[in-house]
Amino acid sequence: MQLSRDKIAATAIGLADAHGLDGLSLRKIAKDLGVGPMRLYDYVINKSELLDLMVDVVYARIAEAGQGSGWRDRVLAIAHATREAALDHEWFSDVLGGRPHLGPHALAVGEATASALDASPAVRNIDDLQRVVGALNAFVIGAVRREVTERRTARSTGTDEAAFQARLGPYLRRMLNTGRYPTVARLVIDGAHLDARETFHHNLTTILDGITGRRPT
Amino acid sequence: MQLSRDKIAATAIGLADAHGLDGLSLRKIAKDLGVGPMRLYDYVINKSELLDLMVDVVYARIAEAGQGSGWRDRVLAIAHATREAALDHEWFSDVLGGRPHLGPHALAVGEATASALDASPAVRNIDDLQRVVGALNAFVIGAVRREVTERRTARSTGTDEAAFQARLGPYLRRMLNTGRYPTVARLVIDGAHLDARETFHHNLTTILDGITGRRPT
DNA sequence: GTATTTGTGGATACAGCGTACGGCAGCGAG
DNA sequence: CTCGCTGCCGTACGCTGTATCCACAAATAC
Repeated sequence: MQLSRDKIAATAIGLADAHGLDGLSLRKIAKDLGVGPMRLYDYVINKSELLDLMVDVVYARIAEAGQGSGWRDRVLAIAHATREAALDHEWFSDVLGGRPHLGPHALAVGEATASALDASPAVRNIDDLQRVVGALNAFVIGAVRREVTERRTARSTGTDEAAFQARLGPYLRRMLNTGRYPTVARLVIDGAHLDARETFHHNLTTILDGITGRRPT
Repeated sequence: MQLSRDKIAATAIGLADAHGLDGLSLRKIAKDLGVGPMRLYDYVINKSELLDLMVDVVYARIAEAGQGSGWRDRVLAIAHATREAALDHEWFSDVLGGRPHLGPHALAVGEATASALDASPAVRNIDDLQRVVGALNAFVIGAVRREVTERRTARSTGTDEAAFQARLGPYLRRMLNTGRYPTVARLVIDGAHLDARETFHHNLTTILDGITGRRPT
């Protein structure tokens, strides 16, 4: 089998999906491809560049989502596509916002977002645009990261209430029982498990409308 | 010198500040403390727990900031303190949002934020609170991460315009010259370098007012 | 005072990582 | 046929986190 950057990135993504970024090593990728570890360096400068490659593959998928009709729909579609991509590739959330995204597809997503927001009536000059893009991206990055982290801890402790109380309980319950964190306790105990997608959408539209000056209905 | 969890965490933070999370190893920490590497395991289960310790030390500093008069001022103070802590300890932004923050000081910060937001007139029930806390934290996490990442790349390429064009230029300029990313190009080339703190503050207040229902002035 | 137990700090060892580098095979030139 | 070069490949190095074992000191039992 002939190697290629795409093939290497694809198997790397598969391994990262299955075992996380920590479980990803050049040796395992090479073994999966049936070659010696050093062969990968014929196609990739170092592990960091391979990561950039993987990231841009995911961005390619996100870029496809930016085809809405109005600027607002396009922004929402990209944000949702980013969230869904991160849920499918949890390692993606680990690097989200943590390195410059300069691959061609990442730039395409950036262009789609920026040009869409530029069409918002509230954006009057480039300073406005810079701020609005920054605010929106910040929210998406943070929200996706939080959600993935929550999903991971939920998975590691067990989803159902009993297992949660049993595993994280001993420490967290003791902490909450000190009475020093009443509001957090209410959030943890009484807080209904809201639908994640709906919560994301709700906050996203609220923030988007806030930064683009739309009056709440 | 007698070891302790605090002392280990302190020197670990010092090393991480100087050389980043990647440059942090138990062996170097131990050498800095003048002990064998294995001694650390008498105070810490593994490296992950040490990281949690370091994170909570930073949260302790953030927690001190939550002493404003009104709920809105308290929220703003905590957000700014988080940003400043991350600028002083850039590795902090690498873990921000990437693991559950359950240390006592992290919980204290969470409690301060949640209880402050709970006092907002727009928050009527616990579902509102959950959403508002989530949205605000998401923005802060994402914004801080973005800013630290930008600072790092700026530092690695050199701050001044010429060095930037020379280092990142060859690739990025070629990309932008394709004409496929006109809006991004405008942002990169024409975009004035806004004051980072002011931009953060502007976006923060916009979002905070958006999610807490305050009408823009 | 001696013998035995206990605990503590240290060194060594192991499996795995990213990647630098030396050697070897094949091939074109003379 | 021989020489030199070019590209491929495995080995090896320095580093990581951490498990395990061992020597020695202190403390307890007789």
